[in-house]
Amino acid sequence: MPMLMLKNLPRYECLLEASKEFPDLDPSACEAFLHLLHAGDECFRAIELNLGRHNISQGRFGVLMCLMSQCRSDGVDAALSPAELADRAGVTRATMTGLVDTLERDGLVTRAPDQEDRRMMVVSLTAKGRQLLHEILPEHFQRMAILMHTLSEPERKTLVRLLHKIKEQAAKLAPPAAAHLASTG
Amino acid sequence: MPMLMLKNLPRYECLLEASKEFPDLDPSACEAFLHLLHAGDECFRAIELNLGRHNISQGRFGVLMCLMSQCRSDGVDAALSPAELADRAGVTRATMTGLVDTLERDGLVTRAPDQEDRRMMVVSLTAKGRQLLHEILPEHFQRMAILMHTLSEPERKTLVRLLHKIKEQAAKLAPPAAAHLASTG
DNA sequence: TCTCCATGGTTAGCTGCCTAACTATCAGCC
DNA sequence: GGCTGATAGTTAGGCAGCTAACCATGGAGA
Repeated sequence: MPMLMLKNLPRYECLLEASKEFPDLDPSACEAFLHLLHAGDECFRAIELNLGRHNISQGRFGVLMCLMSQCRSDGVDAALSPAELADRAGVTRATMTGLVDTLERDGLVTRAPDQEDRRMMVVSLTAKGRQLLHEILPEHFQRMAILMHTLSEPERKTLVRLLHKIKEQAAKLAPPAAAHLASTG
Repeated sequence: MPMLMLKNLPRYECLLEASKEFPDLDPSACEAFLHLLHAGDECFRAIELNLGRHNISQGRFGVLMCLMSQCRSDGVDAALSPAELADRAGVTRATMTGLVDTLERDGLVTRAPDQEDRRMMVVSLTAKGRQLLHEILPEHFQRMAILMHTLSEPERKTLVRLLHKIKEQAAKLAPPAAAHLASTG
């Protein structure tokens, strides 16, 4: 997520300086905030690097994961509609069309008309798609573990607790947009 | 950052279940990781909502902030080259061209040839751009404060400390891409 | 049965990100 | 001065996100 923030976090002294001009700026809050976004960004990149080596983006990867999760929980090779995929992925149906387009083009998913509702398509994982996931996931999870094992178990618990608090507050400031997204497009 | 993760975080039991199929998956690490990305996403959205009301994206906002920071530290209405902007913002020069295009179109920045190096343009903030920032920033910082004041000061310190650890690890897994970015494009 | 509204998937256009390529300019070396 | 390599900004094309609009289908109510 480039541009999420500037490359270098402002030094605390700069924040202090800026708070003279902008009284609403709380240096401590600003610092923590930027660190949170920065850390998220760095973690995102660490994971993305692995995906990029397999020529797949986070978005497409997410679609494949949705489809695979669906299979596993049912033990059946179930399929999902683009709308359902969009809902789970938190993007619009329009966006999902594009994602499924390229996934289908690459032979990772198939798309077929739904038998019961003529408005709908259904998307399912191909063997190739499943295979790709099995290639990707070991290192994907390893990287995740490497990153988070920087912290001890108690530290991770603390982190999750603090993050949970922030998320709750964020949900008040910005009601989940995902609820309307899959309807959009 | 849509698609960063699926809309709903998997329950811990699901992670446990998945770890049977994927031995590299550490449920605790995975949980903390996803929480971090989710929290970042939510905070991003909370801030973005305010920006959106002023018809400006995070990216364009960042450019304006770069230019304003440059002014303030010098006390002079200095300008930056697109390459310098790209470097600070962590995007490619190609991307910066587009951002500056729309900012210029909206009268928020001006672009002029550099006097000393005919290859270069210089970009500066207009009064309109500065004005927009002064309209945006109060609530921008308020939102930031609201979010981070969910935590006490000690909790924020803890959070920053933990995040710093993770970022260091991430830097090892994914060396800063920004170093090459501004050269790209 | 007909009408209206909701739903689904896609398209078009825009923005923002990337890479690769291009032209113009600059700097250093011979 | 000429040549070479580096640098700057832009363009083209692709991907991913959005909104709005569109057409087809489905469901509910009269």
